[in-house]
Amino acid sequence: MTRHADIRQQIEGLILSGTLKPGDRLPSEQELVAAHGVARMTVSRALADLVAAGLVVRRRKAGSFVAAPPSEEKLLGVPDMREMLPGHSHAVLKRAVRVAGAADRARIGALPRGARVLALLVRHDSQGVPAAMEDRLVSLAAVPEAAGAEFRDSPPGTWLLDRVPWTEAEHRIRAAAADGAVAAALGMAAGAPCLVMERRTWRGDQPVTAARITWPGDRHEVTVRAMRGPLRG
Amino acid sequence: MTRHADIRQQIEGLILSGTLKPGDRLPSEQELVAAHGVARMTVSRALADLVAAGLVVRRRKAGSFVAAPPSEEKLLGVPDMREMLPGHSHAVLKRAVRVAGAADRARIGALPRGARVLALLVRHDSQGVPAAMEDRLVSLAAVPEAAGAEFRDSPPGTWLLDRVPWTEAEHRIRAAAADGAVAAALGMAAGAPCLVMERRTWRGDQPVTAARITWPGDRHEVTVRAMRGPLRG
DNA sequence: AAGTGGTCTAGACCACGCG
DNA sequence: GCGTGGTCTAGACCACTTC
Repeated sequence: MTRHADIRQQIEGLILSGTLKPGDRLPSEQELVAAHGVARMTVSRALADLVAAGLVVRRRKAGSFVAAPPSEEKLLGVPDMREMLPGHSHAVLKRAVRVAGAADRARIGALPRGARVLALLVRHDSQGVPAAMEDRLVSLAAVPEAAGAEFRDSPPGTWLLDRVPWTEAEHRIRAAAADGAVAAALGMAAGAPCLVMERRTWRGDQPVTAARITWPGDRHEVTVRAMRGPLRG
Repeated sequence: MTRHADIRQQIEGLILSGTLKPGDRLPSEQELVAAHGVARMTVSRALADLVAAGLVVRRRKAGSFVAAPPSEEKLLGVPDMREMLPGHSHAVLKRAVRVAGAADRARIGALPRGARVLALLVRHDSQGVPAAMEDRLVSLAAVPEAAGAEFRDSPPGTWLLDRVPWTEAEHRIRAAAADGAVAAALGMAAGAPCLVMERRTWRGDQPVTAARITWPGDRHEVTVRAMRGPLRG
């Protein structure tokens, strides 16, 4: 393990474990130099790597800070609900806290024995017209404060993105025929094509949330962008 | 413009313009130091950035080389046809070279006046059973050698990935009802849900290819993964 | 004004791996 | 063996931004 990698890993651990939260200030380069007994370039390299990984932002004179979690949607090129749907509003139809069962574990991933999850069913509307259904699980082990959230102002996805630093996300996308309940809720014919997105998010090895979002397929599409080339755009 | 950024941009230009091809050797650090009149750390930083961007690989004693284009599918988490479909084979149904018309430009993007494109229609089979249809345009300005390719051994997507360094890719994914021709070719009922992926790829500002791939929605799904955290995994 | 990050220098030692 | 990259040092000057 090189020295810069070691320094970097220590800071990374503090961020991913939640000890350092978004916005918290890191020690200055000088303090890190003194603490680790290395040259300033070495500390600089460790911090530069953390910046490249998106975990830290640095401002002259102000210092280095834990970065706000980036928008998952932005990174993947999948627009936010509120950008995607003009005149967006949402309604929480069901809300329950329960001990995770086998079906929940299958969706969200491995959880500790007896772990509790928050289960949500949310309808997203565009200008008052139902536009998408969201069926979500949130691990209360990863996000305890979600138990008390009511998701009145922000839908659950946005609420989570503002609070939880995630490290890995997976989207599975498929086409399916609308089943009766969804078709009725979204005002489409049963059997019409739908786009179903299943999104799972982790922080380190720990599952955070799993969401299934169903869109009328002919009304919406999903865009995914990837780039090579200059670091950070 | 900082010195390391300047050095990096020069090398990047040689790679993206195709002057340096995958596998070509770059000057050694010492040669770059002499050529640019900077300290070795500065050259090192420029090369490290190129490595982080995936454009260069470095090996001790051997030198620095232009990286092979990464698998687009791997980066986006979309499996290759040949991994996705057990017993994969393919058939080129139509193959035409033409001057790009308005419809072609709308799909692939802005092309020079009079630019020619290769248009392909390919059926992908799994164990002899039709599994997906691919409708693709390739810009012959970006990939002149495609005009002579027959795509017997490799399907066009794989063939292109092995040859063209791309810098940006966009996938648009939607659900649609199968139209009559596609339904017939894939052996599904007309109106059944399909996953339609439109993929566009650029090298710098230059469009390279546009592909529309139609899958039976109930038989296949697409996975997209994203990661934060330690640079390079 | 002062502290911070951003960059650069001119050296150095080491580990790896090709010839 | 020896050229290469990988890392590190101990300084330095500068630009920016907040105080």
